[in-house]
Amino acid sequence: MSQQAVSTTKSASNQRPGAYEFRELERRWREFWLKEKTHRAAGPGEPGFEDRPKCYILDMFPYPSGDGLHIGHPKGYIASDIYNRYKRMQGFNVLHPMGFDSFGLPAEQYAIEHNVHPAMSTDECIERIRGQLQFLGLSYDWDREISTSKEDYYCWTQWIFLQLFQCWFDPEVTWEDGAGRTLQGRAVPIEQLVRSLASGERELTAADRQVIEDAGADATDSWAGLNRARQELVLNNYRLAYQKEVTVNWCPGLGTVLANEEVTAEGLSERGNCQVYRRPLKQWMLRITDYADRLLEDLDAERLADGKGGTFALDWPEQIKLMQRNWIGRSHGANVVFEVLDPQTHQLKSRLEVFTTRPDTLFGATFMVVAPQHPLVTAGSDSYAVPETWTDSTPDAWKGESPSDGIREALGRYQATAATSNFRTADAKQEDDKDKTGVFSGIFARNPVSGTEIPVFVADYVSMDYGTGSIMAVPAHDDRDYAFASKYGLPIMKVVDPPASTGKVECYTGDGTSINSPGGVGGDQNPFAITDLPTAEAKGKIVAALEKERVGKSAITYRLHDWIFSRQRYWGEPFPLATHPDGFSVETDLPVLLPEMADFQPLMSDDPDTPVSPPLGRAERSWTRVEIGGEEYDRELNVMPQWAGSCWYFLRFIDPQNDSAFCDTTKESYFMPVDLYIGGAEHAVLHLLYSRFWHKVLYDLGHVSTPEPFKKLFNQGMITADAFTDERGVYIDIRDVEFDGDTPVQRGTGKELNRSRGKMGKRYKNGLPPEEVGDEYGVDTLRLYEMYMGPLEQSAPWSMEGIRGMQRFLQRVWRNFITQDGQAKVKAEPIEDALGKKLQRTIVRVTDDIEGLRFNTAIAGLIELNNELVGADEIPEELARNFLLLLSPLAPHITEELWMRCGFGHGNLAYQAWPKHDEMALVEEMITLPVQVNGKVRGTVEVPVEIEEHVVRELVLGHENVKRFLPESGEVHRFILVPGKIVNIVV
RNA sequence: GCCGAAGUGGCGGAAUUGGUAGACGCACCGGAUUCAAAAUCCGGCGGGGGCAACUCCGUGUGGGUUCGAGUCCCACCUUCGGCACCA
Repeated sequence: MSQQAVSTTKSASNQRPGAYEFRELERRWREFWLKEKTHRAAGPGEPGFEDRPKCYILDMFPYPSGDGLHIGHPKGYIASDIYNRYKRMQGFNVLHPMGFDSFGLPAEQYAIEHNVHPAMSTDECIERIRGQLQFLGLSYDWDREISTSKEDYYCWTQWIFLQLFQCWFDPEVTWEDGAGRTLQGRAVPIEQLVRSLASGERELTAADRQVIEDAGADATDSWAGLNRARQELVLNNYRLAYQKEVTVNWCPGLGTVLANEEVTAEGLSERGNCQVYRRPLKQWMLRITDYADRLLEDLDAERLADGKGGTFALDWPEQIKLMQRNWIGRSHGANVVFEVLDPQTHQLKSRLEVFTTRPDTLFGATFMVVAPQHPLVTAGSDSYAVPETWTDSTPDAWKGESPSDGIREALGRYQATAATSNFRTADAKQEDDKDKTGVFSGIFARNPVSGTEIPVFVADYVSMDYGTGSIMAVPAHDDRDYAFASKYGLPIMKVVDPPASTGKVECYTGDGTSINSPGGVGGDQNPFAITDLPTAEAKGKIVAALEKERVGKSAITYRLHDWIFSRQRYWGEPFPLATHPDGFSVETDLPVLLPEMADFQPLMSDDPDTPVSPPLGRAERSWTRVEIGGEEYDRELNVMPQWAGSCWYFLRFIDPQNDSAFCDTTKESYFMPVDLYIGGAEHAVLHLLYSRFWHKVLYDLGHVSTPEPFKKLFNQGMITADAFTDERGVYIDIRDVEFDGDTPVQRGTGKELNRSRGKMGKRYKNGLPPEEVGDEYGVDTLRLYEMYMGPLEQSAPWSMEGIRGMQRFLQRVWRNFITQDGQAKVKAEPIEDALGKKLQRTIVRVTDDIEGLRFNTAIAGLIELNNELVGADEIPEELARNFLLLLSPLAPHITEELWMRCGFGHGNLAYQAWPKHDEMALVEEMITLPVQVNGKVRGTVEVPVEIEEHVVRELVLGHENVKRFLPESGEVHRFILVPGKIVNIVV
């Protein structure tokens, strides 16, 4: 009689056997799946392994921050769960694991804020989140659960780090990979390098000697003549994991340095929004730039080895590929050497190298600019070339803010200002071009192709981080140079003629034809002559000439920098390294356990000049000192960044218990690559780039079988939510918000509230825990609703109204299958023809939709079919079976229950249970064609698919829908039949 | 500024390679059932005109290609995402 109990009463009774008691039923199946380990996967060599086609479906694993999950989080997990269940039903051996990214900033910040030890808080958070995931009926193989902060996991993270430490990227190696591709450059053991240096087969390069000289020692000619410390200095310059003094992103608020990828454009930490400062520090680095080309090229490579003799290509959203391409930022151009002249004598004093992508505009270079940190203008550096006084002819505008200053003072002042504003604020960015500042350095350089003497400026629009930290300025063809030249009255010389179609522009930055450069019809003997050549040709010719004259060479520059890999925090993987009293680092035995420390807090402050002091420095001496080969070493006190563990976790899932290797090679080559990887787009240039890099190193060293880890990547959209604030700006819990028409008001007080749109989150008080929604509406309902809200990749706002529609759908499914007395309505009888066709169409539609992760339209198809069944006294068994199978990945609990109640057994959990539409008579013999008369659609006609044209003509012209639009005589001028598309009649 | 994606009812969104736009859901309206409500079931639901059969207009704006355009091409407007002095 009453359905009220179902939706509002918490303890559902057993009085009415026919009611859809979702709470009891969902709990029962949830427990059944866990107890029976229904979703266990077996790899090669494991009990129950069958050599069926595999499918590896992976979610980006969560970090355990203690607020638990809200209903926005599981969107991607539900999607992968549906895909997992679907693939299993199709007979695939599916690996679908879950774990926790428990080391790193997020977990540690949570612990600090709640004043607990991270080891404690992460365990508690993991418990809670695991419970939430299980509540949602997600079909993970929990036997494979991992956690990156557990010793048996991070000892292998350390092991992989040592692989990076003990190898280098040899750019000279040409090799063939598993797919028969010829690759240039490869990671090889550092030991090989040591051997060839020791045997004399390879000699120390100028760069090698430079390293030793930079350290203040004399370089000898041979490797054997160097002591251990100096040999290690040379090797450090090769290793993929190396130490270097670099300008880092120092974040005193978090007490640590951060990678470029972890700092926003505003100069705030991606995690916690703390101010970040630039500061030189000696850090561990990973040489990701060596892999820049391969990371770029493999995004679009057509043949990547799959480790099983086949190949694959990345199936990633174009958006993410693009972000990675931009982040790597490869640009082709040339390095050109300018002579720096003594301002008095005009004789050669030193050289200044610039990078340019437009060598064809060299003749238009009318001045140069170096970054404020450039050695040429850094007092005390070897190449310091700033004269003591301004020349008489120097305009005041070139002398900086106060023209009365001496030249060195003016420069120093400018450099000091530049140093404090490394990061531009959002406001400053608006102004961009207008706001160019700079100071003349007093230095002149000679343009190598024209011989002209040009002034060298210091300006902060040139950054030391990119290229050579200095540029040749071509104001006629570069917007920034143009703005600078306009401000300081520098000459502007056009050297590229735009194509005729281009309107008049003062500063043309595109391609065209070279002009005002030597050469052309008149011609002269300048070796750099390029006049009249189109841009591409001009570039080629002038670069060749530069190389011939030894004043430049073709060059490629990357935006990508090496990965700053150390953090001054506690909650991370300790480096398995120790430092010898002579300063070099060696590897230590594994594992290096994180020492238990009550006082784990990093030194956090607002002062950018705080001393850097990693918490591990406060560990007991027994930990910080280690004896190796009879000598005492200091342990490395930094820890790895939060990304280290997630760089390879997908490999550990394949073989999580292995204590003799990070992953068994047979199992690895069976399950890799990951077939479907679902997660948010926020990791585009962080985790997704870092893990590709590690994977390539492991591939080069022969530890994994595929050059790329993730075949198909899918970014699910967020679930957004409205947040409400009262007049004080305090967030009001959405459960206390009511609507007066469209106006949000506070429950109880009736006060009007402000509405804002955005992310769901604890601090906005607009997130609901999945348990709360699941308990009120049912987990199946919640799952269906989240998938129905729109395309998976799109963000969509949560609303409590829509979810009732999904609950109604499931209740209607239930009533279609079960009578009020609790009897199954299923009968062994043939399906009525029209319904049979509808079923077949639905099978095709739902299969295609799930395969393409279009769950919203799949659900729409099922609702449509289910609506056909409403009111029927009984349902044909074949229809019932297929309908439940189609619904079961999406709403697993209710379908399991109905499957049992209909007497079908545990069928929908079995392999090869998915309806096979390819074996059915899918091709409809009849096709519906729209018919146009005189350009207007007048109806549709059903005609057989394969039939002679004249028969169609007769059928169409004789059809009721068409006949009445034809003239009395029935005469037609033209009859056009587009097979399978449309009939067009002109009368 | 540069690069990319997208603009469809009151709302979320459907619409194979160009082929009857608005599937499905929400909200809303009418009816049945009920003492009443909830729930359920039946029906309606882009706009204008018509008693009706029907008809005209409709997928951000303006052009174009085509028998036929939400879909393809050109220009513009708007929104969102990414990058941002990258030489």
